[in-house]
Amino acid sequence: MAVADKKLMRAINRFKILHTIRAHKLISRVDITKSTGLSQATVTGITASLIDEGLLLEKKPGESDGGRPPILLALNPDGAYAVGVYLSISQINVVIINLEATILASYEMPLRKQNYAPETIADKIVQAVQECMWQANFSRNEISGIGIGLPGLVAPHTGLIRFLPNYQWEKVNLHDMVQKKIDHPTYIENSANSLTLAEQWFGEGRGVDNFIVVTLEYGVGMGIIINGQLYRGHKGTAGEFGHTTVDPDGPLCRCGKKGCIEAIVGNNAILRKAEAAAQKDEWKPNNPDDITIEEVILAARQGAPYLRNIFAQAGRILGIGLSNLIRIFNPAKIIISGRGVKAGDLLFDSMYKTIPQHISSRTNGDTEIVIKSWNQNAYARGSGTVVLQEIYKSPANQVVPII
Amino acid sequence: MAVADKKLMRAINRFKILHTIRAHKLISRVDITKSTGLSQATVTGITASLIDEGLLLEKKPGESDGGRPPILLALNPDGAYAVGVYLSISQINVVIINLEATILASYEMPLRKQNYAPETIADKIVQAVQECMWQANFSRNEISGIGIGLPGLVAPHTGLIRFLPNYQWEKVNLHDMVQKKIDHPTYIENSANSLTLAEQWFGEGRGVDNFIVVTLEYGVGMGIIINGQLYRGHKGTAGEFGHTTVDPDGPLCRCGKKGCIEAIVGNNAILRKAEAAAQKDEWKPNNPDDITIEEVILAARQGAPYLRNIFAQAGRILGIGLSNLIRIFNPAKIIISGRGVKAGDLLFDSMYKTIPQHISSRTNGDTEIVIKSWNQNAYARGSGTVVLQEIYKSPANQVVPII
DNA sequence: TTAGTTAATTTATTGATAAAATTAATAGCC
DNA sequence: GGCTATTAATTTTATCAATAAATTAACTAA
Repeated sequence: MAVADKKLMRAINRFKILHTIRAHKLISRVDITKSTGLSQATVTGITASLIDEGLLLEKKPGESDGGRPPILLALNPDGAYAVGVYLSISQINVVIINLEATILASYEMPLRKQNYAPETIADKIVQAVQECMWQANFSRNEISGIGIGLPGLVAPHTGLIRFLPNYQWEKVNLHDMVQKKIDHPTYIENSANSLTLAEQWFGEGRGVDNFIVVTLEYGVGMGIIINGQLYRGHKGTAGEFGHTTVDPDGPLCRCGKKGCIEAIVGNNAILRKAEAAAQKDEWKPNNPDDITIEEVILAARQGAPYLRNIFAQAGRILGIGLSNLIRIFNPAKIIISGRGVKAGDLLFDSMYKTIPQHISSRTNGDTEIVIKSWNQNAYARGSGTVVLQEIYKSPANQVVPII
Repeated sequence: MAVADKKLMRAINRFKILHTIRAHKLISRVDITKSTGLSQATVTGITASLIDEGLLLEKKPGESDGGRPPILLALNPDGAYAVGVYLSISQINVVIINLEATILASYEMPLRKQNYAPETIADKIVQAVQECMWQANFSRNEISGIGIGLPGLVAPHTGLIRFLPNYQWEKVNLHDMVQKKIDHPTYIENSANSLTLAEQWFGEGRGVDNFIVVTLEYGVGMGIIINGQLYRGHKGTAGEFGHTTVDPDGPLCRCGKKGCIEAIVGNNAILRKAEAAAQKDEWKPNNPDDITIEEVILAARQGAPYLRNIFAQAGRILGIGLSNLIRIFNPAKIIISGRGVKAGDLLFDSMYKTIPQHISSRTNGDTEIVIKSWNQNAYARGSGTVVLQEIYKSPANQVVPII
């Protein structure tokens, strides 16, 4: 439990100023005082040390209103760099990002789908990071840290992987393995959470205090921002949206129970249904033994009614799930992301139709739903923002007063 | 977010100290320094002003360990008093509580079930408060404020009632009406939220950072504590657990959609099913035109299998709903409260049986479920804690009511 | 050129904490 | 009893980050 002292005051106000500058892109010191409520002296002092740290730049003066023209301040995109890593079942994605989370370089290492040992994966991650940095001509000291994201349960604070379904790992300390090998600050986080942080800092979540990110992948994940903070839950397993039940008599999920959202909406579920449809000659895949979600989407777009129906049904269930989230969280926004958004209207038409039927427009009608276009490197970039966050450092986490 | 200045520092540390003392009941200043991390000087200073304000008492010295014996500190239960009001469809409950939320006096004003106008209710509330204070011999200045709780949507900050189903009120400013009439600091809050605050401060939620309160009434409500803070949502409508869908083909809810938890678990739903059962001669109610939930529970306990099944089914759906909450929030605790807990095993046997089937014990098995015994005045007491909360937060004389 | 205006910095003051020193009150031992 | 060691609480001092007020800087416009 942290006490409130001068350090905390400084951290909070520093954060406020950074936050304000990022929101405005270009802003003068006076306008920061107006926006934050801090005194001019404090703003001068804190911006001075931020400039000193290299995080801030003085840009050209703004327009004079009949007095001394304001000096406009902006973030220095090159004030720091971070490496982001995303570990999926089929590849390791690495990106290098700057302070604004712009991707400067990327590298992809394919993995054969097999049950790798943690040490092997740690080696491969280090190798991939070094390769990416070599190609982009970055040296170790230019990088503030390495963030690793993966679709599994990561314990808060300790960074222990409690469970990683892809490799059936339990209680694996990948963080320590990688940090030891690479000897540089390393962070680890659930990939839905890191994607959520990226949205909060640099995406649709900027300036939004309460929002939710839903990821459509083989499974269905979720990240939660509440009162401006990422919510992880008591033991770090919050956000298992994919395994909430929307229909107790629904299809069997790979988790063993019936009617999970994931069992209907997840790409895995859709692929399996598409496989079954192919066997019934409802459509013709290129290679019946290795159907991809992209291929199914294309076939559905081209008119295969059976496939279209799979997506429509998934969209309906997704809509019910989102309605439940709206009822429970009353979020300002829900951001839908992940590879599954490629399905587009196939999925979202029925989703959009379902939601109003399951919420009360009087009390829940103001949640905005945003569908993000999918990006290959989105997760790796999210992992990188976990590192950037440490630089920006939200002190809000320390202010929570109740023990 | 307010700026961080010395006032905020003081407020945070003051709050921390008060919390520590309440958690320990009796504690010395040194032990407060150990528990909070604050310096001895700071603890001496803050406790001195708390004693000055009348919130703290020096108790008898503790045991010496070979040195100066510690002076044990405790909250002064009589440091402040608050009035709590609960407005339901059939009555107004009023309590007077002390700083430890002990009920010192209570008063109940029955209401005929009819659509009262807001001004009428405001008058009745004032009347009931004054009657209760008269009976218990309390004067106006002894009371820090009046908290009003009601089962409706209350907008944060403004205190406007956005919707109150019982009376079909929309956009009613009951807070201002009462405050004007009574000319004393007044607060208004959703009753599930105020009950949740009471649990956090004085009940099962003490020291728990992430927990949920589920209320079983005619409807099914919910309060959420996340990172130690009450979560209200973007527009204050978070926590509509009762209207989340667990079965898209389930029975019709009074809200107009199918498969809401409330439509199966709510006392209203159970009563209606029991009515139908009575018509089918499955059991014999005392007065078929006015069946109470207590009567149905008794009949089920005495063996009416049809009724038992209604509860068992409700318990199963409740279990699925709670599993979903566990999946989404990973809370340390779920506290079940409200008049509906009177059903006891009838409801909870099947609930307890269902939950493990719908969560993963590996990742979600550590949520503790607590069933509170129901108390007539629990909601009114909760409303009172809303007032106490303001005292704990800021010096007693600076209680800032909702504007 | 100068008055007026707005921006940013400098200086003085305040008030919160921590660190260090001091005082207070006991137990244990001779 | 009187001394020492020990623990608790307070007082004193130092530090630091905030605000407030005054000053300096850099412009516009008359």
